[in-house]
Amino acid sequence: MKTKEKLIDAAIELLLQQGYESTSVSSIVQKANVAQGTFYLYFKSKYDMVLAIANRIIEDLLNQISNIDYRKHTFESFLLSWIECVYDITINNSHLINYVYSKSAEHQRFVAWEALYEPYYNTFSEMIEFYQSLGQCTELFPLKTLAKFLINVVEESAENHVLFNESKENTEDSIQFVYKFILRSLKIERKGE
Amino acid sequence: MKTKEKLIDAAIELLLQQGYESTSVSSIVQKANVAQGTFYLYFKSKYDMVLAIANRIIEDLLNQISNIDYRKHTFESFLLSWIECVYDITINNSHLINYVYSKSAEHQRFVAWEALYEPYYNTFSEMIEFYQSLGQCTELFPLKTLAKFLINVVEESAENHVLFNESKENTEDSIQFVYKFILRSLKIERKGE
Amino acid sequence: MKTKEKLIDAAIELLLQQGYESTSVSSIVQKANVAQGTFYLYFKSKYDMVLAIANRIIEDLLNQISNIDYRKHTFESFLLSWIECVYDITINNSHLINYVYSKSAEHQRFVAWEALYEPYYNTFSEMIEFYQSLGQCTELFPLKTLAKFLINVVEESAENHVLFNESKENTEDSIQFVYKFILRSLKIERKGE
Amino acid sequence: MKTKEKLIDAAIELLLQQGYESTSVSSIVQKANVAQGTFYLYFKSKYDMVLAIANRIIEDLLNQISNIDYRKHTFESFLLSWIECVYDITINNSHLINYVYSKSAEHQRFVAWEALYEPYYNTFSEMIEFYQSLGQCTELFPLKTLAKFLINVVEESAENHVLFNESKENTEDSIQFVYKFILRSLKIERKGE
DNA sequence: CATGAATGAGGATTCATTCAT
DNA sequence: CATGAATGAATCCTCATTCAT
Repeated sequence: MKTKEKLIDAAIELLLQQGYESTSVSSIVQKANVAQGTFYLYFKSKYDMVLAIANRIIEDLLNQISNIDYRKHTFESFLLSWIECVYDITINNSHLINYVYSKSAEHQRFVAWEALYEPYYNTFSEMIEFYQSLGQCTELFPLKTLAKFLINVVEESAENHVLFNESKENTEDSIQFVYKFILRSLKIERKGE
Repeated sequence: MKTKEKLIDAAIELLLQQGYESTSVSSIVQKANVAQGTFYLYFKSKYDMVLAIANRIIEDLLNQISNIDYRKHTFESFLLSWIECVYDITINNSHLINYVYSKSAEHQRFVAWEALYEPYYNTFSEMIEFYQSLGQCTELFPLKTLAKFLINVVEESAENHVLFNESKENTEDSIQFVYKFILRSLKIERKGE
Repeated sequence: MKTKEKLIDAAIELLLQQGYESTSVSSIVQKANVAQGTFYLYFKSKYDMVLAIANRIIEDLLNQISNIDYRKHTFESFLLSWIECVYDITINNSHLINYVYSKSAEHQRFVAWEALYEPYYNTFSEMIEFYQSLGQCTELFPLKTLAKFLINVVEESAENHVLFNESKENTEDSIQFVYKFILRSLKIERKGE
Repeated sequence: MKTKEKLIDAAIELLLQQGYESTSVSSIVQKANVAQGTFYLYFKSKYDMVLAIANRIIEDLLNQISNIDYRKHTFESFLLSWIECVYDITINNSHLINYVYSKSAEHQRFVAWEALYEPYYNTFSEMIEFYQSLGQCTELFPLKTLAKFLINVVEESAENHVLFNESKENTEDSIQFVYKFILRSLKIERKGE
């Protein structure tokens, strides 16, 4: 479906630049070079489209995360890979996630949003659990809470890095910072360390 | 200035309920019981008002933070007090901060926003530094980055707690979680611990 | 022509439920399970279709009216049969007539509408004339005017009965009312009555 | 309120020409020479405006009807005066009533509509009752039903006269027709008539 | 005959802002 | 200081109609 792709691409670009409210349907169709009405051939509403995009992004995200073959990693290297992955996705497209997310101020929407994230939370929970069973990650925190928290922290960091960073600081530093911070909190202290 | 206060109070209430875009100037003046035009006697624009409000909130926030007499605390008890303070503020009014913040999607506005937060970052940095000099907090992380990160993490947690919490989990648990997580990362490990 | 029938059936159903303006071509084709463009294979325009439908309904109507073998009736029993017939048709489908009719607000369209009704007027005129010649119906009124008036009055009554009746009043009462009212006006008074 | 009047006048004129759906708010404000937004200063919505207009018309109508000093009339002369009055109003402005009316296809709206008419029904019922008590009008029909029916019949006749009449027939004829028709039905037959 | 994607003008409505009083 | 009527551009969305396949 060529047209739908054109619309989504245009929408993402504009959403990234201006956020949800400031991005008009009319600007989207203009950028996509299709007629106004065409938009509604593919999306029930403006918000519906954002949800569709969010969906796609989260799917991507989940795919990439799932690709990390965590069985081959130590917890430390897994953590770093994951953070890098989140930064990568965020930088490339999905600080859109944050726009959409923050826009969904009404409760209803939050619910829809959480539903979208649920599989991610679950997959990530399993991964952490795996390392806990290996004795590489502390079991001090409730699993699901921890998963949500970590996902949120890393996304926020990546987000802030993208938004505020005026190339004063490079991405690698930011990643290292979060990585170290989280790792210190989660690793099992061994005697004599 | 009685009128200005009435406007700000009305605006905060509405902003809290509905977010930025959904809060019209007309609804603000209606709630404040003044004429439409009066709004522009006190604020250059709608956004200008949001900035004014944000200012007030951050001042409040800074006041409360400053009230923590950190010299009398250990790092651990300071950290807990601070987190509790942030949760308190967030719960009471300032998930408004988040609305405003998330609304400020355009770059220009972020700059204004960061400027507002700067004093907070600085004060908080000093506090951390104090505990570093006492040997109670790791010096592993760049000070300012750490300060920003912590502020962000705790605000986000408080925010999410407010937004998603459907009374399944109580506030104290959420605070304890963040507290422990951060503490594990920042404390200096002593031999034999 | 199977497709055309499907379209007309779908259209009638929707027109009945929602009136003219609220019934979109798109909803018609959807209900008829044909493609959007197909509609225009059978009708020049949306209005053209309404005219076609109106035509069909009026034909039905005329058929039913014609079925009343007025030669076998007295004027009184004919009148009652006719009114019952109009109520029946109105209740079953043709308050559609009213939708279409009321929609045709522009003058041009009224003309088309009147043309459609013309045969009905004529047939009905003949029937009245028959009873006039039998001395059962007054000749006080101009024939055609009377025919139009009666048709209009009874249709309106049936229509109102359908629209406003909240089952407070039953159909039979409404029919009896109109019947008596008209009859009193049209019957020839005999001496000593 | 000059502006509101301008809007109402423009609206009535357009409504009369084109009906409800075809009359856009934009065409109204254009004709009234005010800005688009101004419309919503005076009316909550397009439909709200129609209701406001209808209200005004029905008030007018009721006023004029009430002005007929029925105590000074015989039933016959009252009936004629009333019919003339309805024709006058219809011709001058209120076949608008019919547009609005026919537009209100949804049940909710009918209810609102009936509420508007209620005082008219009541006043008219009282008038008829008066003549019944004088023995000038038959008591054969339920009072309220009769009132509604008569109002409807005369309005419809006036309406049709305005809409279809292409000056072939003059108004007086139409009035006389309805008058005679109704009178024959309602008058008390006296012996030897 | 049939499709259905594409069109684009037009719809109602909202809202930040201005300005004469 | 304060008013509030007026503005008009901008918003999302609908829909009858066309046309290449």
